[in-house]
Amino acid sequence: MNLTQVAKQLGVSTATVSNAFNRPDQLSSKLRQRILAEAAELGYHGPNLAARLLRKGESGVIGVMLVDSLSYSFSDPVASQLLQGIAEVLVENGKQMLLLSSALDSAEQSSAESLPDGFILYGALQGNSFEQVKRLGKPIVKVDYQSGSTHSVNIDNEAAAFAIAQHAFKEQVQGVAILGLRLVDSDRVCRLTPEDLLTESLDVAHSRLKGYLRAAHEVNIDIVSSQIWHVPINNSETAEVAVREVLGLSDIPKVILCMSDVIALAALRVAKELGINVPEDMRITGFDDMPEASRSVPALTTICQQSIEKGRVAAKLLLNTPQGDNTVQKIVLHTRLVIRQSCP
Amino acid sequence: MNLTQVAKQLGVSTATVSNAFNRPDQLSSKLRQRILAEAAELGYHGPNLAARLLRKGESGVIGVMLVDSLSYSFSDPVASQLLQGIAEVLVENGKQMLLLSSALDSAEQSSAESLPDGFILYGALQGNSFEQVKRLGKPIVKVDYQSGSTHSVNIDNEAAAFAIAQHAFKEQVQGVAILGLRLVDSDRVCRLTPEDLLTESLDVAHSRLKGYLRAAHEVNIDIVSSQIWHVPINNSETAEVAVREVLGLSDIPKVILCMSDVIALAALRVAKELGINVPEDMRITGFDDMPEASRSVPALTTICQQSIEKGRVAAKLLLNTPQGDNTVQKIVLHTRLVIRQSCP
DNA sequence: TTGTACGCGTTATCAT
DNA sequence: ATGATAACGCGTACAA
Repeated sequence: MNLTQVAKQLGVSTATVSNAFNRPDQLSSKLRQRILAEAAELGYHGPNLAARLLRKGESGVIGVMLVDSLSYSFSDPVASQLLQGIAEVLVENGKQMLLLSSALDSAEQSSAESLPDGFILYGALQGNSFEQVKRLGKPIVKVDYQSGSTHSVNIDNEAAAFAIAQHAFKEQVQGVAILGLRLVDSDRVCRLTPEDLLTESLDVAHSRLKGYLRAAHEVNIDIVSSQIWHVPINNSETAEVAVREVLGLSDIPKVILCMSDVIALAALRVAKELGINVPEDMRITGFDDMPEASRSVPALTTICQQSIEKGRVAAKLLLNTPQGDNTVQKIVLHTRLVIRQSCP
Repeated sequence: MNLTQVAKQLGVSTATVSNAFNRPDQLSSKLRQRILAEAAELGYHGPNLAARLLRKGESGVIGVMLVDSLSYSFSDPVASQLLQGIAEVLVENGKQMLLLSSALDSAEQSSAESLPDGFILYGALQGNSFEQVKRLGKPIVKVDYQSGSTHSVNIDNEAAAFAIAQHAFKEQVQGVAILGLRLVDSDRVCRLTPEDLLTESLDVAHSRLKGYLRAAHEVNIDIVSSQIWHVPINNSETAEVAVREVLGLSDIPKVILCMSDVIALAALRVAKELGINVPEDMRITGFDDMPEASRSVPALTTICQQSIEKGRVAAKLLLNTPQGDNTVQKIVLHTRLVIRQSCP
């Protein structure tokens, strides 16, 4: 069933049927009602998207491209919250959501890239994915990654990390461990090497590390690379491996700064298991403020980064950007230090 | 940049360029290499999806239609896991994922429905959403809802609920409460009325309720409607409201059967807060076996329903179904009673 | 191995 | 208020 068929059946022109669906003001409402009703009767539920897109160059679909595999993103609470915020705004505006994985074969994905009216890019896209998308000339909003000439929505990771570390360092500190998320390019839990500290990078993990280190420096705490762990994946299992390594040291740290709540919650669990009292014997901080953080015992001191709101803001920004707009907006969302029992 | 332009620039025909992308065997690999390289050079990243779809009637996109709002689905752990499994298989097969919300305006969504090559439907779709999708004649797989003539992937909710209730009733029981998920059509926490128990329904919640009641009946426990609560949304906040209502009774139950882990975990937290010992004073069971269930203290006795696997199976089933296939497969996945400390 | 020409379903423009 | 028609970009049968 297509528009032409419907027109033929009803004895009107295709233009009229099209208008019945898209431009109600172009025909009498009586005819419109009749067309809509009879079309439904015939099993025609509206214009074909492909044809409409071909003609109009607009699909009503927004592409959300995730650096990590889609599958992983659904399991990561921060990514899930971001998607939640994005979905909320898109649905409100009658847009559909196409999920793209930058991990996909570039041949496979390139064709799908032509579909969306605009893109939200999450994380630091590797390789040429970004260039490919950019070349389409459609509006783009980047989330959690600074970049040249596109809109972006970020938080100030360095400042937030500084704030929480400064808070953690208020009391006397005898040993510090940092559990970093994706600091180096390895899929295993490992400590950093001195060289790893030299790399300048704009990504989330390095910005947070910089904030931690600056806070340490301010109170004359020396943190060397062997006190910093790399956690490759933000899930409980991987985090636990890292935490056990840290808490298995002969000299366990008094403060653990974690770059995500998932890691911090793992630390809380393992500490409890080993009979280490938090916060008396060890203070633990997280990052993100995911829902679980306030429900753990002890509740987690962390940085609230409003991931849902970040998604909403990104989606709104995208929808408010017309095709040929050249202005660039760089939005930096507020973060908030949330002090709870794990590091009072 | 389009195929025609590229052809003109390279001095070859459009057919040749098209073949370079779609049918490598139709031209010399040398020419193909040149075309691919130069096309990329010109900023052409492959055939336009809309045009290709219009021509071929195939988009490489799979539509996933969720009963609840998209936004809610991302926050629900079970839905997230399902999506995770679906995404995994789709990406493996080079398919893109279009998220559709059945809550969307039917006018808005109808156009998007023409895009996907097939659909995965999650939950009991209300109204005519299902009919609309079905009429497109594209392959459909339903998840978590029994239905007539389409493929489906389910678990045996009645049997699983029976199994866990039977286990919970092994020890002497003096009081039982059931915390049900979406048993009636209300967006408030409330108890059921006697009439509510009369409605026969195939949906997930009622199947589970039936299983619970059958197990109770077998050991001569009487459960009346006032012992059954309706929880409208599967999140911690709502669950907590219901749990507080239950635990605020003068005569608190000895067994709480929860239709989701989210609810059960809330029960665990509130019980701890009120100084009720689990499992000594009260036994609590969940449903789903989400990751958090094994990490809570005490760990949760629950039904493992392998949501991720369910997603994988659904996606594979869909991808293996050719367009005009008339056979119907009804897959029922195994569930497993996982006995942990909350109800040993 | 390569080129030509038509049609996929829709919408915008113009004419009636 | 409604109808006729030319694109939109591509894939493929068929001709060369």
